[in-house]
Amino acid sequence: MARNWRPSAPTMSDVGRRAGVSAMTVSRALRDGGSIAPETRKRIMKAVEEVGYVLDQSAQSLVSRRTAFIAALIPSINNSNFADTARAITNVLQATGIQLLLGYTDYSIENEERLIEAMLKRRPEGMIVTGGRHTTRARRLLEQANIPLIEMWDLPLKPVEHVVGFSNAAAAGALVHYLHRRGRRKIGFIGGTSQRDERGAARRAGYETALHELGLSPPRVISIAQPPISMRHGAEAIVRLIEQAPDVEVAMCTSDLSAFGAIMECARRGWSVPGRIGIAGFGDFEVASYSNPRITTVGVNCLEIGRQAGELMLRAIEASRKGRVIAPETVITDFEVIGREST
Amino acid sequence: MARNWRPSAPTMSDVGRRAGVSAMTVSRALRDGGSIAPETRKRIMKAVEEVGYVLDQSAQSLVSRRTAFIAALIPSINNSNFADTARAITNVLQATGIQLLLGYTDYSIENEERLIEAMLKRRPEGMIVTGGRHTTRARRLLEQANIPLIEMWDLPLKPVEHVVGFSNAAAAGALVHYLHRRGRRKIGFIGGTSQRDERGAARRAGYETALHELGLSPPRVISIAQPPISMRHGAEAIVRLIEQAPDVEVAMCTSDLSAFGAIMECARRGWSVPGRIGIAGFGDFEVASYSNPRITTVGVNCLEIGRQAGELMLRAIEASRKGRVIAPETVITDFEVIGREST
DNA sequence: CTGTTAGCGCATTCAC
DNA sequence: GTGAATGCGCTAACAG
Repeated sequence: MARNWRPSAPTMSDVGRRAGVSAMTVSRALRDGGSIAPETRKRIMKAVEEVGYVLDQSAQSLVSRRTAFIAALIPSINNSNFADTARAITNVLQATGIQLLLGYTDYSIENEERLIEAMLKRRPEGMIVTGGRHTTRARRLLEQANIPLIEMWDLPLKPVEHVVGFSNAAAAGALVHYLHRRGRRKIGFIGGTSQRDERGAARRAGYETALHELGLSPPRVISIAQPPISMRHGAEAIVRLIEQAPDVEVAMCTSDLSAFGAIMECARRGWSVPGRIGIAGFGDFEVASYSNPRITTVGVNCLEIGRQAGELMLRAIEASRKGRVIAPETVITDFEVIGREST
Repeated sequence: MARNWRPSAPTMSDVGRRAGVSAMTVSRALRDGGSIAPETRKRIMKAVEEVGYVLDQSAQSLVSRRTAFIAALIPSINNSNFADTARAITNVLQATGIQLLLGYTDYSIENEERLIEAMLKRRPEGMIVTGGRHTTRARRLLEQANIPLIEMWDLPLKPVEHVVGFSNAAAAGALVHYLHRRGRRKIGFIGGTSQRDERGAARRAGYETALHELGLSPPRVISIAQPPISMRHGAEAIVRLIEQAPDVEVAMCTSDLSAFGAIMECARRGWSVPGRIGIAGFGDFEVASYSNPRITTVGVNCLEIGRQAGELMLRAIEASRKGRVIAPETVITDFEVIGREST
């Protein structure tokens, strides 16, 4: 018969009692290096198995002052490049015994502030946030926390500490230049108008700057709803763009997802892509290389951002554990225009 | 000039010293309900701001025996239905102050075992895992942990405790029956052969059972590589299927992603879908409703799984905090065949 | 309304 | 090779 109450987890004392030693000896046996009689250790390990003992890391952290985790905040876990970055961070951390505690802000800096505070209560040894826009209070919390901090996926003008990212504006600009080299002159833009989507806004700014540099026709922008950008948004926006600016030769989208939605909508309406209109995306999502036509996009090396952020964080934590601080670093990751069939 | 060392975080004593009270009074002021002179509280709050104090939850948990988080393990965070489920869990937890600590197993039960142990060290108040396949040791850890446990996304034969999910076999079977009603007789299957992908395997089993029930032609199955299932897999597999079984009328895929990859590959090769061959997916991913043609699939209500799991977990934790246990529950979520253009 | 004492589970330090 | 005392930051329980 099942118990109808839950006993609290066994402690080292419980294990020790069963093995006929003190809690201290159990503590030694469970870590490597301690000098323990092989026979004693064996007894202890047996007792550990029997009672199902699992170390209490809260207690351990309290005394060792190492929580062995870092926090990372990303706008969205779903259908986004950020998930890849998070995976890359996890992979770097794997061998070190440091865990990644993930939070998602849903593209809101108010949520971010709440999450930062919640995370800090758990005393992460470091923190990685997305972008450089934070509430005033969030920024203060981050500064006062006195743990290594990385802002990623962007190049903030006034970073809090470390940065791993790239210029979203430059990346979008590079795509404009690519399209220009391929003979396109009337280039539209879909998305990037929300205050909430810092990177989308930066891409649009880069688009406008590049148009200006090249002396091209004035911007034709279709706003779309709040992030996360979805396929639906692209499908709706392309129709509006064609209505409002039928002469546009190619549409740049803030995301491959909206680009894909736009392309499929065109197919449904019998508008050839890139014949009637070219469509480019951003992010090099999987859908961009399997869609038909394949989608011209900007590859942004999400995994590299994660890897670099992870490694930088490890160095910073290593220093921190020795009571030191490493100088703020800015690591710029590369991006690449990937020309494909859709333009 | 920046310090080149990191002072450790301030404690309640630090705040108290600054405000001219004891640590205990700070503790009271920071929680609501405590009877504190308004004047004192104001002084304390000011001191909190000044020193940038943030509560240490490890210490608080140690004494209150509430860590205020639950762990959830999913196979993959990227491009998967599981991320939606995780989001739904988070949403349910939102108001309660309980956080979700997410881990991803990369479809490996060995990774799952490692993660379970790592999570348990942090003393989650509950745990949600995906599926019913675990290593022997993982299962023992879960049982001995004595915290509420939910297995989701499947209906394990021998559940550890609670279950929130649906029968993947029945869902795949329902799709076979749908296709049969629409006059299809030669139905192939792509995927589901990996031991690692429990749910993929269940879907394939359901497919085979349904064929048998309906007295249809023998299974024609194309194996694809390890999960996570991707668009590439579908693109490769559809070519092999057409080569090996040119008479197949419709191909069922374990995932919308592979279905989409297959459809786009067909488009490239000039094979009409559904004219030359019909293609169905599984999961009702966004791509299924924006692809051209739109993809026939099985909608599986990921959000509902998360919502139910979250609510069940909250009830279990509430009981647990009172020292009680609720009886094991099995919540079966619905699925739905969604007929669209691709078949 | 506020302070003191004790102890959560563990590891550091010092005895033996 | 093992154990006892002490304290990490916090709060429950009791005093005043």
